Amino acid sequence: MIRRFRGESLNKVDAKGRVSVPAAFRRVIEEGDPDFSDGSYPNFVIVYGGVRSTCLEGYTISSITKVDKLVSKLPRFSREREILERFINTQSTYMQLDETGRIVLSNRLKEKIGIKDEAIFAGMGEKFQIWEPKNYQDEVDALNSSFKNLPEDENPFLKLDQLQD
Amino acid sequence: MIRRFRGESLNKVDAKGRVSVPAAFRRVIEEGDPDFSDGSYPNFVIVYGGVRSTCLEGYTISSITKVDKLVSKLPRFSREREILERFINTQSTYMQLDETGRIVLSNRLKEKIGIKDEAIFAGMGEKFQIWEPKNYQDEVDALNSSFKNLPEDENPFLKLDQLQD
DNA sequence: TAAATTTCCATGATATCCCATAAGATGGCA
DNA sequence: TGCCATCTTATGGGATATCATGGAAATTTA
Repeated sequence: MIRRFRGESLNKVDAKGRVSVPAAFRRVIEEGDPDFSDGSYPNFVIVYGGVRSTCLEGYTISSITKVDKLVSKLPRFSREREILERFINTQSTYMQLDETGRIVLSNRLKEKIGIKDEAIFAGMGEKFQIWEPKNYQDEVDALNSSFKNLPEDENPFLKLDQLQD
Repeated sequence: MIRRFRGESLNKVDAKGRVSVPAAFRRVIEEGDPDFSDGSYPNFVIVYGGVRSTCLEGYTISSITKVDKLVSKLPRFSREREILERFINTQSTYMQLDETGRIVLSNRLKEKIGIKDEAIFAGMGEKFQIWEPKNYQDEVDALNSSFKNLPEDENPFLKLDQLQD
C-alpha cells in the first residue's frame, strides 16, 4: 500500500517555531524518502509560494521528485520552465524531521501564512497543508458554500467516475 | 537523493564584495563537485552572460558539465554553437567557496547585475541565481501577474501533467 | 609601496541537538 | 474484563553547534 496524507491535526507552535508533525504524516514522509532508514531522520519539502500563499504545502521527496522530473523535460532556458522553477524550487525548502518528529518553522514561513502559536495540518493525499487555524476555517467554509452552489452536473463527486483510468 | 537548489536568501555584500552563499546551497555545491572532499573548498561556476543579464547564475561542476556536453553536440563551426559557447564558456568563471562559505563578487560582476550591498540567492533546481533585491522583486511580481493573466489552458502547472513520464 | 586580495580570527543570532515529562494509546495478562 | 506496564506522541527547557557577518593581519599584485 502506498500510504497517503489523511486527516487533520491542530498542533502547538512554540517560541522557537517548533511544531510536531502528526505521527500519521511522519509515516508517509518516511516512506516517501528514498534515503530514509531507521536511525536517520526523513527529509521532505515545503513549498510556500504559488498563487495560494495562504498555506504551506508539504511534499514527500519522491512526490516532489516526480514534479522536478516533469519540469526538467521543458527546454532548459524556456520561460515556462523558469516560471515553474521559480514556484517549485525557489519558493520551497527542504525540511528534516527531528528526533521527536518536529520541524522548525522559520519566522519567514510563519509570517507567510500568519501563524502565531498554533497550526493546522491537513492531509491532502499526495501532499499536506499547514494553515493558520482561523484561515483554515475560512477556507473550509468557503469550500462548503461554493460546493453547495454548484449545479448538479458540475458536482466533482459525480464527475469522478467519468474519468478513465 | 540528488539535492537541488531550493529556497531564497537575502545576504549582505560587504565592502570587499564578500557574500555568504546560503548554507543549504553549499551542500548542493559540495555534492556537485567531483573533486570535493572534506577539508577542501568546493568549486562551482558562475555564468554572467546569457539571455538574461539581470542576474548571475551559479552551476555546480557536474551540472555545468551536463550543459557543456549538450553544447558539444552542436556542429563544431555552427553559429548556434558559437553563440552558446560565448555565453556559457566565455562569460563565466570558476568560483571557490572559502572557509566560511563565502565568495567574492568582483566589481565587474556586481556592476553586471547592479548589486550594491545586498544580494538575493534564489534556488532554481539545477542552478541558482543571484539578484539585486529590487530587480528580483520586480521579476517575481512580473511572474506572478503574468501567471494570473494566463488562460486556464496555458497554466504551466496544469500543463505539467500533460507531459509524458 | 599603495592598493587590492586573501587568510585568519571574533561574535551575535539563529538553528540544532539532547534530555525531560505528561497524557494518551496500546497490549498483555490474570 | 479490569488493571497495570509499556510505548508513542506532543510538548517544553537548556546546552551546543552552525551560520552570516565584521574586522584585522598577512599576502599578493600592480
